[in-house]
Amino acid sequence: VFLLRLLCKAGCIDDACRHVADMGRLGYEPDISLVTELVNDLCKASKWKSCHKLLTGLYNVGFIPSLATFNTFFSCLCRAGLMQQACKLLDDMVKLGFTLDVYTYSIMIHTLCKAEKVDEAYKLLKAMRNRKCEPDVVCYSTVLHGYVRLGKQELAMKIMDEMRRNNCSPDVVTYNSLISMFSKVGDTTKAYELWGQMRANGCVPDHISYTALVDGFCRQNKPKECLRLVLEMLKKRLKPG
RNA sequence: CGGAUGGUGCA
Repeated sequence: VFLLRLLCKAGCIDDACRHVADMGRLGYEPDISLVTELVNDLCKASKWKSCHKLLTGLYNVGFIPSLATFNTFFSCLCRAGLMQQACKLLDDMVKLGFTLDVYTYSIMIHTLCKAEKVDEAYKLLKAMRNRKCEPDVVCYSTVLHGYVRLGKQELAMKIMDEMRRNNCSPDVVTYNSLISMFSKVGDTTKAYELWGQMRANGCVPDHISYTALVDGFCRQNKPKECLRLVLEMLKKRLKPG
């Protein structure tokens, strides 16, 4: 397994792939995480067919990869815009008896948002609860950011309220989306207000938070604020963009 | 015992 991991890291994906397939044929159970990483690497190289071959090959010798493996493949297909393949995979997953988890849903939500079908994404979010899969902070933040990209500030803030009502605390990514939204439209007051809320809720601003806020002050021509923030950033050893 | 999959900024 260690050797195979090295092969992957060294960029010899195809070799690693062959060896895993061989192991399967010889009756050894391949390491699940390794297979998942392999799937990820194959997809990044756009080798969809190799990926599919690997999985079906393993399946044919009786090894069924984990849900994480399928989620990885699913995510890659969605990102590549290969929706017909992605749907088919989803279908297979269900047929294999997997119960879609919060990761699977977040991938679907993200895909819908990217296609600007944010309302549909929101519907899916609500549907999750009926399917006994509680949306987490990532699902909410994804939809929220979908609205941000469409310039729908009120709806984005609504999602924020909704997640709070459902006992899901916004995290640094959630706040970053909102801060950048207000910064872009020049509302540094609201951006800064959220900045305060973020810290009050125990979230530590990261380099993205700072960049988003600085960007807002820059657009407003407020160099002193910018400077202050950048210095603060350096003190915390965060890299400015 | 670790190890795998989802969301955010500027350019």
